[in-house]
Amino acid sequence: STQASVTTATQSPVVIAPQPSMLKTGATHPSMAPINCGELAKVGQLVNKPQQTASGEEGINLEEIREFAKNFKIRRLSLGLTQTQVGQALTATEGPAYSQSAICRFEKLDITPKSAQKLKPVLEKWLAEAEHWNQKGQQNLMEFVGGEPSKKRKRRTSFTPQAIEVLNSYFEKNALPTGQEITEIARELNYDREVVRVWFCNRRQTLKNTSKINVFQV
Amino acid sequence: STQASVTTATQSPVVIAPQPSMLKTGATHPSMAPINCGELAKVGQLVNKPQQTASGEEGINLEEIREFAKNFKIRRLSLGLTQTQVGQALTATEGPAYSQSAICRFEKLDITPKSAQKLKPVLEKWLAEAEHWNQKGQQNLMEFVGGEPSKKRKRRTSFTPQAIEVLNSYFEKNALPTGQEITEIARELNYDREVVRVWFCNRRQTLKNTSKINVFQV
DNA sequence: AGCATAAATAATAA
DNA sequence: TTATTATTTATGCT
Repeated sequence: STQASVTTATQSPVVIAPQPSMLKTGATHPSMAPINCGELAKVGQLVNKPQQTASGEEGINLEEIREFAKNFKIRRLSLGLTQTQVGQALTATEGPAYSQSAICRFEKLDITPKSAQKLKPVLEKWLAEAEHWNQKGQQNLMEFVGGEPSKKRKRRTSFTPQAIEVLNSYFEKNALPTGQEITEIARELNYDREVVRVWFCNRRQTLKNTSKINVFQV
Repeated sequence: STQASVTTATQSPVVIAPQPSMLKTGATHPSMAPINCGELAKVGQLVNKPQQTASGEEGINLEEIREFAKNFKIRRLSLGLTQTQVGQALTATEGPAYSQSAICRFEKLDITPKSAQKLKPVLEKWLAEAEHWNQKGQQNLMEFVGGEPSKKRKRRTSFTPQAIEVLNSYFEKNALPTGQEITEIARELNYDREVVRVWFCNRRQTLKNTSKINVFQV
């Protein structure tokens, strides 16, 4: 799948600078990806290389895992759940804890066959149950997931021009302030700390985007 | 720019049963939203208030629109498309232009019934077509989505023998130059940076194909 | 009606 | 895993 290809491409040392245009086409070749980089090979790399399957993976149906991963994502989205929610819910209910990253990596098959094999039934069971609750109404699903039923998106903050000026002056001096510094800036401007933190994140993004354009223009 | 990126997830004819889902879209409580804010009421606000429907909206099936909006989102995600991609594709193909914001607002029903009524068939038609192309392979879908059919393939670059010699000498020293180095080489040879980057990609590919060994092991 | 950008989510690095 | 970046979605403005 494209998903798998993308992962592979990104991990492959062959790729210089992951150019979005390259990624989106799915034109990269999974076969290009070396699986012997001193790490364990991932499902996404192995699934297209049945011949090279190393010892110890005979019992694992990689194709089945890939199918499930693909399906899992769609079903998760159909339920309107985020990777974070799934991870947190699993952590709450089951033995092992799963982070958002873990779910992300499973969906992208950026995971060893052994781990995938272990995780798959857990996800399968949980998802089926979530769908079951969802049938009875979204409220039940949210309870099952453990989220606050009506967690609303935060209202978009408007910064005053004065505040933006101050923020920019700080940004010029240091685009990556420490947590301590963020706290102080937030206090000075009398804004929420989190809001200030996000402002710096987005500001970095913007700068990066614009400067990238400039680079291409050169 | 980098809009149409990695998340080209999960293709394949996986049909999603239109289940009572709770995408974020539907998760908010429309009934809680006040209608009278001095603005025109939105579909999401009206759909649960059939009694209060104002004049001029008799001919519009709000429930149907809500169903479609919900479904549209799921189908869009199943195709692995972003709102941005949809908006851009629609803009490219049809008469009126649609921004990412427009798609977002349609999915959230944050749109007047009249606008929704107008947009719905457009989206319906486009999505069906997109799914059709997807059936034939993700590549077709991406062409359809990104598709300026008029956009011509870049003309194949001819390197002079001298340039190739220089490139090869660089390649021998370092098969995987950094972005900075590529830029410098391109400037020295007076070729397009992208062309040089691709040359290195292709050169590595060639080497790999012929040598069968992984030269790029870190 | 849509740009600019804040907020949220997904992906990657550490 | 946690921390951060990259990408997508949502929304205040006008």
